[in-house]
Amino acid sequence: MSLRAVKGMKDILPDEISKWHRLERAFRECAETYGFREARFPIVEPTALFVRSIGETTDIVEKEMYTFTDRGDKSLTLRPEATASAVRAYVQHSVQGREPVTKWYYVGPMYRRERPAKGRYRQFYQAGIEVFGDPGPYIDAEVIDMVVGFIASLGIAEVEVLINSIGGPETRSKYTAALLAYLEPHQDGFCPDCQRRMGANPLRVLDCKVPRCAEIAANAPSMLKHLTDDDRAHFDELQATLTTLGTPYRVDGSLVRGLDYYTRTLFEVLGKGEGLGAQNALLGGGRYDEMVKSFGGPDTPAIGFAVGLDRLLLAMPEVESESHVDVFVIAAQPTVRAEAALLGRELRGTGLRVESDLRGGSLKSQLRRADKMNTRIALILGESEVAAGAVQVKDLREKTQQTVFRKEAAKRVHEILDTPVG
RNA sequence: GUGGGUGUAGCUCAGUGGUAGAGCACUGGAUUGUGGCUCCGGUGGUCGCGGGUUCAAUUCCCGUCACUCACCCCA
Repeated sequence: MSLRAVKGMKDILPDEISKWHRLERAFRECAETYGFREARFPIVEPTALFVRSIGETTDIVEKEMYTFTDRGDKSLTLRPEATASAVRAYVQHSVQGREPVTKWYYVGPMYRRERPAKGRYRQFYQAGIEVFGDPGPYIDAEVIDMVVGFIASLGIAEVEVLINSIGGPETRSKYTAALLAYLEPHQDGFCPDCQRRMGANPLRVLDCKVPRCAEIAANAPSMLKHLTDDDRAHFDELQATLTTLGTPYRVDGSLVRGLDYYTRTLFEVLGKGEGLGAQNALLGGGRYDEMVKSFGGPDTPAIGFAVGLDRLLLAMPEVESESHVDVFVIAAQPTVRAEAALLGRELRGTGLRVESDLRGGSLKSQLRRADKMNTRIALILGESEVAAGAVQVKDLREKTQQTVFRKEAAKRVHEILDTPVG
């Protein structure tokens, strides 16, 4: 087979789709319970949108984006995440003029050209929320509490919530200076990446997994000790609120995200169950109070997160899937296939999901198909039934069968299924 | 980008230097128009691709591609 799906991009076939539906429905319901409304953004955006928001020196921008030039010589990029688009849309449509606080959610595919692994694909799916106009910290806690509740509602029990604060611009510049002062004497011991990061974004050195770098980073001055009074108060109040809400969390002073736009609150949820492989970060998020302003909008605080749906799916427990068909209509002889099609249409009109096999096979094979589909009811229509204006209603689970008038068939089926006649 | 593992039927996998097998799935029958269980039969494979060694390669060797896991990165 020479034509295959692009590396790292997968087809989702019907056998898997019910799990996706369940996951997406649960997310929408949860978000809407908290007053969020769905927004949809383009998958393709100007490249500059991501370069400016995510950061020029991040891995995403440096080596993972699907960037191409369109026929008008514009540089476009398949979105690697959705927050930048949300901010762009918020500013572009002057949403701040309509309401003081804006709560949006989104669901959709994102694109990053990484080496595929379990739970990491080049086209992957994220669901996320963004809140504009509330400086926190109470909304921060509520958002974290909401997403933890969402994950729990999926039956994913073992998770760990990490939080941190990297402060605002003032904290950041003071801390960066202190960090550089500490790091510079060790510079020669760093991996090449970190040597580069020191100039571009020293915070990310703290996040390096190379043993030697991690060792040096472990003794670096603590960011949390450098928070300004305001940043400190914000972080303390966040923790107090989480405690009030009963959301378990752990402060991890080394938690740093791979996107440059974050300020103050940062959080991440790790899954611990089997099946996730090494990609155990289920969700990540934080506050980005400077981004709206930097895109030319009003000075607007914001917070959001994105959950990786592919990973949630891996962590979700299996549930038995129900049949996608209520009734299987069977033509006992090939001569009554047109009548069977008509009967099927009558039933669908009452809201039933109806399948049939109109190829003209044996009654036995059609019943076998009904059974394979785990269908509750089979309606059997043969020449004698058509002549009598009747139909056989067979309950495949209870193994009972009765003859009813054809015009009573739909009603009888709904009685057995205990569903309202639509 | 770096390393490891695996490529044989639609799926999960066995196997052999003499061009292939099981289970499941699909399908027909046992039961003129009645499913699930059982029994019997059938369809289905250039053994990933290219090259080398050999009388002979699905098997051994090399290369390549794909998939996968890990590092890394992150959701």
